[in-house]
Amino acid sequence: MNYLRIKKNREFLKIFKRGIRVHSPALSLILFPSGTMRMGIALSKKHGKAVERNRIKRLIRESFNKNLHMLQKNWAVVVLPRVADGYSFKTFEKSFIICFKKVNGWGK
RNA sequence: UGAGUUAAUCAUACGGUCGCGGGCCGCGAAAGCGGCGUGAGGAAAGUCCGAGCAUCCCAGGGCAAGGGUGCCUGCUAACGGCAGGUGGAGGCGACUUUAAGGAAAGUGAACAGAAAUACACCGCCGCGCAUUUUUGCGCGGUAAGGGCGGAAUGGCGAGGUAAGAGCUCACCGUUGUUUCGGUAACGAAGCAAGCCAAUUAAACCCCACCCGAUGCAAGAUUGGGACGUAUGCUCGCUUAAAUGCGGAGACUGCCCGUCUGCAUACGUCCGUUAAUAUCGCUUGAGCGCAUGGGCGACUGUGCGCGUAGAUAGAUGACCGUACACGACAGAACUCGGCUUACAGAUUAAUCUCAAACC
RNA sequence: AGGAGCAUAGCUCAGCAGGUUAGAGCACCACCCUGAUAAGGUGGGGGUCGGUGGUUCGAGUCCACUUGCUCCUA
Repeated sequence: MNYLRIKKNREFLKIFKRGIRVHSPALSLILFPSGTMRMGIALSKKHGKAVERNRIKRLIRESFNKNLHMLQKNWAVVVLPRVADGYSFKTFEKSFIICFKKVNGWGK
């Protein structure tokens, strides 16, 4: 299963404006219908210094890639992690599973 | 044994499964697939300096302004960095630390205080007058004492004096000078002056030396280019005409000097579409070892090594083992420094101090 | 990533070539005025000048480091 990255600021703004939001304990998703599977991550300085932000991106990419097969449709997804004291792979994975179940639910 | 000082190194390690960015090789028309190997730091950080590199009508000379540096000698591509030394400060010591030019070029310096380079408030002393005495008033001397203050006529002792005072003398300090040592900063010794010239320059300032601006979001390639015409910038005179002169503009300001079109639209000819692109983009004042020179920073020679290049931005997830249970922290054009953050671990000193023992 | 700035009372801002006590407006409190409120008048409280260190007799001001925030450059 492959996906493309969302890179242009224009695309991010479009998804922020018109996308559908799904929430879970560790992160929120904004989804928008798309022809190909695409994903982008939005982080701010509030999440920590450069080392911490890089680590969050790695954890999200890893857990997203691992659980991507659950989605039945192609979406453009923007991932918004919540600001917390610590971040771990397990909490992100759990939150992705919760979100993907919700998405598949209202797909039917 | 305890407490220190200085210098240096490392920055969890190993194995398995899955995954990511470059590179090379193979297969493939391509998309892609497979294999091999490689992939963050001592500070990658702050952006405080110095360079390379790039662009800017290439920046040339003089004066001015602005900014920076400031003991000496070296090192370096260069530096505001480093090394070695000098003076000051701190420590019993090993050692550490230091923006350290000039106050006899000039200006300024609140409040307090009589006075801030100086003018006597209290006090001390002398003289005159008054007064029985005590004492009071006036004139003068005096910087030893009190008081004010961050700072009060160099400090301390002796002589001296009416009382005092470098007024005189010894010692110390200061300044000047001579000799010696040192490349020099400076040091040592001698002689002289008798203190004139307080402090403050991270206050203005003066002196010496240095500095073009902007930064890879620089910039290059292509997104069209060449020629002609018109209009605008663009002001005056002149001319068919940016033709010529002046003005104007650019080179931070002025003088000299140099340079002068640019933009837009239309027409003709040549060329052909990708901008989320390609290059810049990583081999460089490189790193390690040996050896020669130098107290050292550093450097000559020889041998060896091949060392990230991303672009919403690559190092992660899970499992196992070990222990001291893992700090600060992520390359973004590249180097040399400085500064700041940081759990700890290890090593080296004919290093220092204290205690005990021999 | 590169570059430029700002920080002073609850809020918005002054503050000189370093000097005695850091000001102004709004807001707050008390009183006056009114039958009562607003407006107006009088008086008052509130500041380790973002932090640490240095220079100086003395630092909001000068210097160094540091923290937070803002803006510009595709």
